[in-house]
Amino acid sequence: MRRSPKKAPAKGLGFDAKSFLDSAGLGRTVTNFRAKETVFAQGDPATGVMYLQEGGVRLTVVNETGKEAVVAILEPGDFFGEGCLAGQSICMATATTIGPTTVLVIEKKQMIRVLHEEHEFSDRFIAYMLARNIRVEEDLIDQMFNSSEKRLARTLLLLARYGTQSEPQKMLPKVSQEMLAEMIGTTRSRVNFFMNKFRKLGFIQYNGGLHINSSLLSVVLHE
Amino acid sequence: MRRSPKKAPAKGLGFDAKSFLDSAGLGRTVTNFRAKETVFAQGDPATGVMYLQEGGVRLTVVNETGKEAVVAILEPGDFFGEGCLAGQSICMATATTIGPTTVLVIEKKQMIRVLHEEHEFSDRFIAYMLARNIRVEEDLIDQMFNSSEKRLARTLLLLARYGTQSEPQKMLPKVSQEMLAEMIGTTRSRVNFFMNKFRKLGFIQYNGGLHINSSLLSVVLHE
DNA sequence: GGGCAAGTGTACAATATTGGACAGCCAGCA
DNA sequence: TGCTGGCTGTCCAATATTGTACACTTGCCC
Repeated sequence: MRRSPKKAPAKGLGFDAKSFLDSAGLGRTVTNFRAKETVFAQGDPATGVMYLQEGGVRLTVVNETGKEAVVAILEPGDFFGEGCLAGQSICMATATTIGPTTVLVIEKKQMIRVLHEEHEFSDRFIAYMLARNIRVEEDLIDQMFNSSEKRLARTLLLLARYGTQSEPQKMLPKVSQEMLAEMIGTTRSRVNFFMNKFRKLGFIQYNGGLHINSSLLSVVLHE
Repeated sequence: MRRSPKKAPAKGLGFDAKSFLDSAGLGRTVTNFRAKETVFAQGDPATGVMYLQEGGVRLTVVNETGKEAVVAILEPGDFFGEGCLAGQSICMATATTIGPTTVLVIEKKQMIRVLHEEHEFSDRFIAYMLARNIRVEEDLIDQMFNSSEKRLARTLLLLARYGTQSEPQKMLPKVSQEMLAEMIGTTRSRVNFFMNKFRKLGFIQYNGGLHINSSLLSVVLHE
């Protein structure tokens, strides 16, 4: 697979959302963020759709008691904030950058126009929504069927596959046990308990960075 | 709001998917089902997208151990089986009719063509995907944050709102505790326990059919 | 009426999970 | 150097949840 020499490619194989939006020159902005900045916060007015060009974004939600949950981890090529298209007037989640990140902000009105006028763009958006839906449903099913041990195993496996084919064995980005707990929907104690268990069984190691033995760990999922 | 005299209206206010598909005359079929029939089963080859015209459909998933979970309850105007557009070659869930049901089956190729050619249709499909995504995310968050007691309360409240504005106080369709357990992701014992608790507290009654006092029950959600 | 199937009310022991608390490790920094 | 904040390793009691069992009701069919 071909790779751009300078930046991580969007999932869409060379798809460039900006080119579809340039013609109007209005209602779209490219914004750069450093790591751990907030793109939008839960409760903010929802103004437009974001297209993640470079970097990474984490979507989180807090409940009344202040407990936090990670809803999604987004890669280049993903959209977010698309709820406004369905009439949501405020953001249901907080979007935080993971590393240095470039986001294309598309105003709602403009988004609707481009969805109509550009087939390639609307195909891509539909494809994204379909894929995202599948992922969220999988997460829901995982949550309904599986114990926290299995959910942790699944999450680690998904993280290991993060950069998929391109860089199969790269070291995982630093993820704290606290963060894992929020992704899985459990407590840090529990995550710690299972991380140690997995380590003792040789499913994972961590000297400095986290390493995952996918084939061993995936056994956990199947009982 | 205007209502068709004979049949339940699709959510899209008079939207008629069939009219967009008639021009070709190929790759679309209307199929009628009686109650509790299987539209497709988990593992079947995924051939096309379904559009629910009349009736109701329940999507369920079973895991290796045979445990079942309800992923969605669909109303007229909903699409399902759309995973094939994202490249899923087999059905990830089983679709079962709840009552007498009419389904429009749209072949994948035709679906893609119509998405391109008919703006109103693709708008509607996108709107559906957005709405569905929001709902599944809400379910996921509910599952991550809330105890089974709250999840049961939420599910009952959603059921009570089922026919929304049209028929606000109609009796709920028969739902067994077993079914509730599958929707919530817990055991029947637990559902039974909380149903009795809610009944003792006057949040629900069931003499024959189930009645829900939404304003009382919703207190459970907020602690 | 008898039998059956489905759904309900209850109970209980075995686990799983939560929610703290506390100490130790380590990197960055004044 | 010594402090500090962010993580991790460990423990534990209080709850929540599972899984299973058994008796009882009800509607339906023969």
